[in-house]
Amino acid sequence: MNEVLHTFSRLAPFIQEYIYHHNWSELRPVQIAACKVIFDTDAHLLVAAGTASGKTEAAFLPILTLLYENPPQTIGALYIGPIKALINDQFARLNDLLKEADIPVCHWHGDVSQSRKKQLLKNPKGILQITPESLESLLINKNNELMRLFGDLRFVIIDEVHAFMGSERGCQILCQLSRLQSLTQTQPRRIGLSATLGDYLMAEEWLGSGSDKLVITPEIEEVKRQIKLALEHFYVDGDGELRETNLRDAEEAEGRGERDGGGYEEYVFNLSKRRKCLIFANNKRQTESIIASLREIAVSEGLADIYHVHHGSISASLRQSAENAMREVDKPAVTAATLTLEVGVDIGHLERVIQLESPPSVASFLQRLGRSGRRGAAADMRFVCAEEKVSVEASLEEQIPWQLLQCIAIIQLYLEERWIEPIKPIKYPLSLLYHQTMSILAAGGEVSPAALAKQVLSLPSFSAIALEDFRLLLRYLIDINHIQLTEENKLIIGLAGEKVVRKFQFYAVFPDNEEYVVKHATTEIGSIFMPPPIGNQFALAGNAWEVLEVDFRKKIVLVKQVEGKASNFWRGGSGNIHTRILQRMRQVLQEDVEYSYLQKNALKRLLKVRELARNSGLDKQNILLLENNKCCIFPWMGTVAYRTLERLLNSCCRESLEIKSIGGVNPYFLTIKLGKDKFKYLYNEIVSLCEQRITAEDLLADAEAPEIQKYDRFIPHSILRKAFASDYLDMEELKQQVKKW
DNA sequence: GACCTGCTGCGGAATG
Repeated sequence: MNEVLHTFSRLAPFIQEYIYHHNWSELRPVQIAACKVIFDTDAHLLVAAGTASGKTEAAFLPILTLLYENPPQTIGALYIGPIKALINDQFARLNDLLKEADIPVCHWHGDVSQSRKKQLLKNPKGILQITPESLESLLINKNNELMRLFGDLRFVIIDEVHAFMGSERGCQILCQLSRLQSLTQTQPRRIGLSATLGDYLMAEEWLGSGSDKLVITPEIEEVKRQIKLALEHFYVDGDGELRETNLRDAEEAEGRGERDGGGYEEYVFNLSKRRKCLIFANNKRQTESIIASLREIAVSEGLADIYHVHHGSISASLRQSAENAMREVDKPAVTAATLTLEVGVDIGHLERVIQLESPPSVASFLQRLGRSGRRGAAADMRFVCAEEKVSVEASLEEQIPWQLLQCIAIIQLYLEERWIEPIKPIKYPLSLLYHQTMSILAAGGEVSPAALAKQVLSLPSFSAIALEDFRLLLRYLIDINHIQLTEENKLIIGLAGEKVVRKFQFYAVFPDNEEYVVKHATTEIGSIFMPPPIGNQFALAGNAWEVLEVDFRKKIVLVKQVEGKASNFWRGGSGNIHTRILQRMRQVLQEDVEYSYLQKNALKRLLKVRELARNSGLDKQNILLLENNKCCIFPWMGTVAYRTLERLLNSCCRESLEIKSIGGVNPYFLTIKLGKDKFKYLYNEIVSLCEQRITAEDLLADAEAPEIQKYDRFIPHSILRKAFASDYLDMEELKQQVKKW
């Protein structure tokens, strides 16, 4: 009997019927592979297969079969998803599949009615689809009923594992599974799903942590899909008063030739006209402005308004109507979105995806590409890079089309090597350490300090935390009254702790998006995510500011204005660009290749910048003297190593090189103003610093302890410093990269 | 100025 038939016959009758009635012509390779692992082994399963390859069904078909054959006494399978919309989607799909079966499905998140939840609590059977936050609330508030709910749990499915790995939210899931395991004394099998994993070994390690079962990642034959890519480049006008000068300079530069300013919006308009099309941008402002422009053009041409915006600050109902418009068959609709439409939620198959500027990562590129292409048709993705035209006298680093280079680098890394960024695990998730400590206390009532330490430190996410440091944390939490020591020497939640734990915001481990308000005396300048340490500078609203005072409770930063151009404060954690992307960008400048997807203007722009690179020495040197003792470092390294370099210069050579200012808004370059004649020492200084035994922790100022995650403010500073040095800086990588200079 | 995700239990009003 052939393999497909064999697998088919192994499935529960109601599933066979479902497949038959839905005219599935065959089981997909990923589904057969998943069935083999689930039916024939006792291992965990990592399903790493392309978008739209049928991963969720691959997990559920064999699991439902096993639950059907041997019904569990409690909830039998737990599905954990990153967003509510995805859970709703999966809930509808699973209900459809289970119409003829006697396995109940329950979805549980903030928008699900109390009555539904009560129903499950009364009769805990079948499948539960839930968010990490709602699961946390069950662990705390239904602590006494967990055995009744999960005592016979067999499977845990984690969807979009790449969205969890490398974040505290992912660590939280691992802690929750561990807590359930030690309570029920069972080891449910785990199934992880993802389309964009760069390193299977790392993902396997993540999925299996805290359990001793093997993780199997079946090799799955890639579904061959044709990909159509095109990349075009435009010059656009800068805004404000400089516009006219810019244009005049630009025209002179082009030798009074054709002016290629403008045309950018029209180009995007024509790409999306009368189509079902998604436009990805890298920030909210850009989604707003492109849709406003497209709508304007449509109106002037008497065409229908089919335009929507979708991002985190758009209300749920408007987002919903955008999603609905995209789902409607055979009706054109255009939605501009940020990351919000990147994960999982099924919005139907699109004719085309447009990306403004470069995607932030290869993983993101693939996720977005996967949105395009009806069954069988080629995926179609158009990149549009718009660059503000600058004067020819502008500084060298301002004349580089960084987005264009990054875009090419990301496409090439995928086409040439199928490379995707690996996701590094967090070594010291301290904010989560606080969270889980409080959660365990809130759930279980009083425990002895030793028992609490044992319980918390045995959780897989905290394997790097030293017992000594945990003691320090407990003592500190007792000091600030988050934890209280009873007369019987037991620990309970303290008065200040109650206030944190009893807030319903406690269940999420990521911070609410409240930003710090920046105030100059009584004038409000704007807001930033995290204030830099006192005495440091940052840019906002076109000016440079120095931090005078930070009120962490009221979230206010008091500043004074300073001269010059400061760097924008670097938000910790997220948004790291990998070193390989920067390296490949440099190669794009150096190599003599005309990539086939480059359109006319993009190719022209690339050839021009390659010439500039040759003439300026940028293609060979990492440090260039520009003018007036201003020099520019092109490190060609990722965000973490770049941040480390910036700190190294800041803390070790400010005096020796008479550094007046250091500025960089991105990992592409770093501009420095040096003392007179100091340029010739810069390179040697960096190299010699890299040869010394400087650790990442040496690069923190004396009183500095960056509070980045939600509960970092309750962590003793000495541990916080260690964590920042380990998870946000990388001296080793910096050394390695500098050796290549 | 990247970006994104999530949330309980209760009281009271409105409805069938």
